[in-house]
Amino acid sequence: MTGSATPDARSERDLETAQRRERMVDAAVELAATGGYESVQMRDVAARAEVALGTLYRHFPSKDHLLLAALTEQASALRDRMAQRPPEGADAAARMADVLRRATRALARRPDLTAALVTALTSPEADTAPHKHEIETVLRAIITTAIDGADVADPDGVVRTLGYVWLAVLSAWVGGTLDTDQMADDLTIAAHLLGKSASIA
Amino acid sequence: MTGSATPDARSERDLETAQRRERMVDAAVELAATGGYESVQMRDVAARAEVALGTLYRHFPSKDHLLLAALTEQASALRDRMAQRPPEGADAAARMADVLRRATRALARRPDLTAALVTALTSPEADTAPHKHEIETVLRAIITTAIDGADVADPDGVVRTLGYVWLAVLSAWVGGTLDTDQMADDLTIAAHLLGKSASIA
DNA sequence: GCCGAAGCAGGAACGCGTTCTACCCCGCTA
DNA sequence: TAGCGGGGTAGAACGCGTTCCTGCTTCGGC
Repeated sequence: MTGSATPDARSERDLETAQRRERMVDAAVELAATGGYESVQMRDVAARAEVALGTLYRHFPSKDHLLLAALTEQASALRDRMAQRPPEGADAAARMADVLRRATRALARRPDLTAALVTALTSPEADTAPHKHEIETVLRAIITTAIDGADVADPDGVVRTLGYVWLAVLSAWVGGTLDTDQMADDLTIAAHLLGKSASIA
Repeated sequence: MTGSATPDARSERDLETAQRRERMVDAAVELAATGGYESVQMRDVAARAEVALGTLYRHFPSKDHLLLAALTEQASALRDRMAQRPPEGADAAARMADVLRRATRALARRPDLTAALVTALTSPEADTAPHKHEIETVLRAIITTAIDGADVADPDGVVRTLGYVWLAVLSAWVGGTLDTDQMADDLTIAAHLLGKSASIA
């Protein structure tokens, strides 16, 4: 009775590594929430997740990969939360502004966490490109909910453009060149300009 | 004959430090042009400029400050070069697209240098905010030349928004999520959407 | 039962941005 | 004339991301 040969010994091991991985991401989020990007130190993440530093690097080849994994989770959660309540507004422009305002308010509620994750998103490491694409897709999906159904010309162009603005504004906010109100204002302006354009063409 | 007490001994010293400073920025640009951000190593910059590491840090409190100083020069030069020839195009949208296409083509001609400078621009260090503002002002001035004279509603909003898109697209290009053609395409789309919007309102 | 592979722990080592120490040279002022 | 402060040189030292090494345990195949 070599108990180790149970039918799902493999899945049990997989479960443990999945739990380890989750602990690492959670530890990164907790550290990021108190102090931002520079508070996420790989030795601390490993210690808090109770794994060795080498294990952390086995799962995430860099600090930015780790934070992007966290951001992927956060962005998906944000998208799902946003989907709970449909955007309000008479036209596409107003609805886009509403969606961005709500999403940004949610992000601004945990400034250090958001700053850390956005920092990772705008870091130039080329080998994180696929992860960034995935995240941008999620963010664009959030915007898309605002024009779904409305008859706009080139909805994809509008969504892409507004997505860029969102990223740049978040980046400026993280960098300290924009405060929360200016961020909201600039997003509203952009949403209205693009919405106006699209609904007319 | 204590010749050192010449009338302009002070200005002579100032000249030397100005020359030193210029050597440091030039060294940074040269290193950035071959290998990008990570090739700009502070010890190498100091060695190439023939100053001590401490001197480099006396003038520029961080690597990003140094690169932003370089970017300020480059951006001003780009603006002046762009001003030589007025943008072509029938309406504001076409002229904005033209200006961005030309500017981006110029930047793409020295990809490693541009990547290094844009990396510094999007780095989150809060104490570089004033320099970033200055640079954004220059970039916005480049866009402004395209709508100067045209009657657009909210020209400032259009310029700010398009400036954000430009930054985000450059950042994505540096990060490897966009190639040069996609960058040009997305800028053209954004310029037309925003130009259309503005000329109608 | 034995072996090689894979995953992990623990921790040293390396690279580069940044800081600190010690010293020098010069023009200024008491 | 002595001392002081600013800016410079040379180089060690520190912090943190990243890599590497050594040893241990478990598992699937022989």
